[in-house]
Amino acid sequence: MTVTRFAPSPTGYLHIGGLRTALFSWLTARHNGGEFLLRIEDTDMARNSEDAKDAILKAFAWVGMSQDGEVVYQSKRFELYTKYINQLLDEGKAYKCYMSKDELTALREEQMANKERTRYDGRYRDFNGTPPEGIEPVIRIKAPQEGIITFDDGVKGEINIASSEVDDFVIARADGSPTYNFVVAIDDALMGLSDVIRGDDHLYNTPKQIVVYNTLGFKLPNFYHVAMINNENGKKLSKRDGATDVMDYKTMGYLPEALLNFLVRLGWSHGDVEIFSIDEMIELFDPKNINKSSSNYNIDKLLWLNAHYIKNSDDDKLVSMLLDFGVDLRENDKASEILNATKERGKTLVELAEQINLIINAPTSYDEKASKKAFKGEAKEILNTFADMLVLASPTTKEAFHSVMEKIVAEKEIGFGKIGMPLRVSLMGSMTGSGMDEIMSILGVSETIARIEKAIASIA
RNA sequence: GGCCCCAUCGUCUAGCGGUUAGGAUCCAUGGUUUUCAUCCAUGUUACCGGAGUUCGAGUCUCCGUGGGGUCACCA
Repeated sequence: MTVTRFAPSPTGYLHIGGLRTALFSWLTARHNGGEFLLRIEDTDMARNSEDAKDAILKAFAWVGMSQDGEVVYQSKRFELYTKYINQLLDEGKAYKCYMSKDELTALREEQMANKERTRYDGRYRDFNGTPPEGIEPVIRIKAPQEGIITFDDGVKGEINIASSEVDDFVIARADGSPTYNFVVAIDDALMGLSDVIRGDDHLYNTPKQIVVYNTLGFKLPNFYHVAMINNENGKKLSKRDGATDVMDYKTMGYLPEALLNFLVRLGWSHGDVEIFSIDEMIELFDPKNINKSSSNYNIDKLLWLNAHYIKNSDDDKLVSMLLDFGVDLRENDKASEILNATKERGKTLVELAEQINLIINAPTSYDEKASKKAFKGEAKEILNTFADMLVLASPTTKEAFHSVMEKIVAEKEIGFGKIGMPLRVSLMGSMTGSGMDEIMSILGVSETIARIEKAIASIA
């Protein structure tokens, strides 16, 4: 069975890049009818944070990526890790190293000065003597000293790393707590992972983890190392490049399906297809098609996708999402008309909310440039006449409002703009926006006239 | 610095030895729209460089160059 996982360390919010690898893992599991597991890597007690863990879970909930089974916390599995540490110690596959931190630093500095790779020199590997006083030992695993560690990466192809590059790394700290590469290998093996999909910043951890797999006799999963997402200049993505916290996208008015669609296309594609529903992603995704090269983050396409998903969202869904942006259309019997008039004008929910507010709230001021242009000449008189005509005709539909506009144009022998411009500014406060007839039919005759009168009053 | 990975329009990408190098986004122009947006149409723009293999190379090999990653008692 296909089993994948996402294994964040709770040291901060969920990063956009992390979400993408999680998405790839999730899609792989769902595509194969397998399981997607979530594991919190909280072995470093000093850096863990409960808030960070909650933030990550919250982000997952927002995008709708569901995990199978309980969330696994490594901090609750120390007994298990200790068991394996003792086992390796007993079997002579791991050993205590009494090197002090100062000695280690000195060794590193010397290697650095000689322009060598910095690595532990194995001085306690076969130590039988009396341990030095006052040093709490760390436990190191015996890594192979010669040969090549090789594995077939599902994204990058065959990777070969000389064993000499992998030293006897620490598997348990002086305080007895296990370290990352050790517990990851154990958990991935015990949790039955078939496919490990992660960022390629972990590529160099893989040979270390393979050492653990091999010494413990575990079966290797398939590895997929996904290249990073960089900023537009190809540099590491940082907060300066825009939002990196997944939840920021929620507050900026992005729909989760747009974000996911955007992310799935970063490093993966399926022919010329750009728009993927969640179901289509699940159906078509294959980690073997993940690109080798890193991709650059650029918000343009996300914006385009978001606009697309807003345009194609159900009204009910938009109404409920809009609540977070200060617009409550739940009791509005014109909700559907309002949404129809505005859907295509907002690339984000923030913009959509602005557009809607322009309709449901009377303008408190008039755009200076627009009013100067629109409220000149006989505008005042035309607006007055138009208001009178509205009272007489008392239109209710968009079409009826439109014919009143046509009527005034015909009777007064004026261009459409003569009524259109002042009317638009009267109703919306600016020169742009939805169709006039559409807006008036939403507002109704009395509100329309109220806004017109208010505008007339403002004309000197 | 050692080791590892990567390299097609500005950006996301298709390509898998023979294509006018395709699509999307962005940008520009035109059309639709009383306006804006949407939508439609058109256009500009790319194989990092150099050798080699081959009848033929974006595609294979090597060498450069550039970028990224990694070298913890962090994860």
